Amino acid sequence: MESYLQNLKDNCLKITPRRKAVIDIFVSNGSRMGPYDVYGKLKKRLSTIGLPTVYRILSELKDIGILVQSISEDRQLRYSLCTLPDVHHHHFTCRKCSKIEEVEFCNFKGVSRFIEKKFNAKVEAHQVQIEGLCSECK
Amino acid sequence: MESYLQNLKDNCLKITPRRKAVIDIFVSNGSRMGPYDVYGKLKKRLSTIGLPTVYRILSELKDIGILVQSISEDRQLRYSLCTLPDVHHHHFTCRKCSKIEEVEFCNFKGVSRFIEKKFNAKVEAHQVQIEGLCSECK
DNA sequence: CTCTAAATAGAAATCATTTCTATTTATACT
DNA sequence: AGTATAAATAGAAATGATTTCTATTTAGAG
Ligand SMILES: [Mn+2]
Ligand SMILES: [Mn+2]
Ligand SMILES: [Zn+2]
Ligand SMILES: [Zn+2]
Repeated sequence: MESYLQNLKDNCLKITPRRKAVIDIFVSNGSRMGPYDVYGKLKKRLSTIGLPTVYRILSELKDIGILVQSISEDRQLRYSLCTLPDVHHHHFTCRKCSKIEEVEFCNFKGVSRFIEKKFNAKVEAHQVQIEGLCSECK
Repeated sequence: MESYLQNLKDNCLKITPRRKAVIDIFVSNGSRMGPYDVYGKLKKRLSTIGLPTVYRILSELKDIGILVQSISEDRQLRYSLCTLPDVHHHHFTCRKCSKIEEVEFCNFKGVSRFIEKKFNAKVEAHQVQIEGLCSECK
């Protein structure tokens, strides 16, 4: 938790009750949540909290690498804690409980080479979404 | 083109000028387009065309495997022609011209095994978005 | 040609997300 | 500790992509 607050400071973002609460919700929950989910949990802790504030905080936490943003099946915003912001990796999401696991294994280079050779193209980025059932849910 | 129309018939969808025009736009263009892009092109060919009609046709063509749906950087709907609806494969999108290449190479099994072993989970699906520059644009 | 279910246009609704603005607050500096 | 100030926030409002609704038109079967 301390390192998250330091990250905020390093990025000139003030340490506010709302920001601390959002981080804490992700830390103690460990799953993938949308702005409205987070909003619901925040309302239980704080006297007042606006939905635009939640959207803004989530976006800021994404910008400084604390959260990763993804898009749900129904094309809405989702966020989850990312503990490896500087390492290339992907995320496995449980379809039942939305728990996230960080996947530090990536063998995309093979695909990349295939594409660059076959189409004479330049591969610049890849994004992988992996879904299934976690050990608890399967 | 004939096979696309047969596909419509096979799925009890009538062959209408609007549907033919949408298919033709994708066939003659070969890139990734959103509903509004398609709408713009349709307006040049047809006297009247409604945007909801475009959304509906694109969704239907996706359902019967003629198009694949994806989500753009700014979280909007995009569609592109898919000539391999029955084969597992991915798509490479050119960041400059939106051209799509079908990538029939997938080595995801390695990642899948890694996850299932490390997290004792069950991997059920994976989705890969590959971006870069095509041979023309690089 | 006639009939009927499917398709369409256009208007309206939906709803996640963003913008705006007045007020409050964290924090750097006395 | 007290003050100043830019940053953060609440709440209301706007936005805009997408969907729904409904009266009208049309494709295709018989
Ligand atoms: Mn991560
Ligand atoms: Mn394809
Ligand atoms: Zn990777
Ligand atoms: Zn694959």
